Amino acid sequence: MVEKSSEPEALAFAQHDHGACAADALDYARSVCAQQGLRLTAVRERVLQLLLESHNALGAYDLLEKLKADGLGSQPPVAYRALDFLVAHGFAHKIERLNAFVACSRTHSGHSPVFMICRQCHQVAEAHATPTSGKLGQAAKSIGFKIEKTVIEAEGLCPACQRGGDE
Amino acid sequence: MVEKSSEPEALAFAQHDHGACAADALDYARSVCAQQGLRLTAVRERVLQLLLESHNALGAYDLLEKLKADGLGSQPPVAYRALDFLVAHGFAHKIERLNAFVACSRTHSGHSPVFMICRQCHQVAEAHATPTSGKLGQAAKSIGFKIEKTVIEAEGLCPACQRGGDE
DNA sequence: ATTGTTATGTTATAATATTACATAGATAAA
DNA sequence: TTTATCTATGTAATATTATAACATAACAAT
Repeated sequence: MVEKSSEPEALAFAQHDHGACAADALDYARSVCAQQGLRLTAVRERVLQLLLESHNALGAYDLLEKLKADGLGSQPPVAYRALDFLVAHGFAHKIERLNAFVACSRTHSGHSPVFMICRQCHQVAEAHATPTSGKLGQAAKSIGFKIEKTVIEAEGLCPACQRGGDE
Repeated sequence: MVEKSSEPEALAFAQHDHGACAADALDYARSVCAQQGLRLTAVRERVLQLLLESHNALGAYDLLEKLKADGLGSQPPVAYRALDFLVAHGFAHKIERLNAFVACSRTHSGHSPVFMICRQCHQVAEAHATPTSGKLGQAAKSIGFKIEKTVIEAEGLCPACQRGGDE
């Protein structure tokens, strides 16, 4: 039951037209916001765009510098509020391990994201899982714990950095 | 293939003699350190003891206050260095979601820990999984990502807090 | 226009974590 | 037992991440 067996679940480490992919994702976010009556304001849109343009996770203060350069707000709450909005509505995720943020790849929806963080090049790839199945779900079920949200992050080496040497 | 089907994988939410369990774990850590030539110094032992006495995750500054009360160091590096040691040698884990630390339950060894964090009572239970199996392992394999370390944390409600109401 | 609501701007501060360097204690060698 | 070496601790300063509080502005709906 493999669907297009050559297609990996996570695209971030693969070659692709990143500008187009970011533009698509931004259009998608605009249309979702329009449909749901959410306000994708200038700051929010710019933060999402910055995240989409980067395969690396960005910290709130990284974003803040760029916002400042654009003449938008320059104080921490500006960045954190935009990030809160984006995360709350599924347009971005926080990588807890890095205290940093990535745009949602939305290659799947409705599932729990899982992240693969390359410790060498710091790129982050997103894939998806169903946490209620699997070992975590089993453990939770066996003790009667009700899962509401999961943080699943793997650290290691992406394919390119494995080839490039391990240092 | 259930082994003692009534025995959950994670003990923390269950009733048990917590003092004895903490004392056992401390003895165990002492013997491991003796065997491996690791120095379980006063600060390190005290931090481990404090973590073992608490089912909740403790922040570095929580620990620091208690160390101070004991006449041990009172500056942040004292706590962070002890925590680094304990985490490096598997006696404790960091809960990334909380920026806080728990003692290792060592009910299993050699596996990746997974944590269940109750958002209501803030207790943390540890279970174990084999991350290379399951969805994360599959996703990693499909894109050629080499996992070195995993962070798997679930947030939700423990059994007691489910019964006690959801507020 | 006015009101209510949501978002932003700004100041200040809290919470988490690290760097750097001096001192002390343990280990091992002479 | 002194010396040298290595490891751990003490301490000051600072960096990084995040939030609280409150004033102003923009938007939405009468």
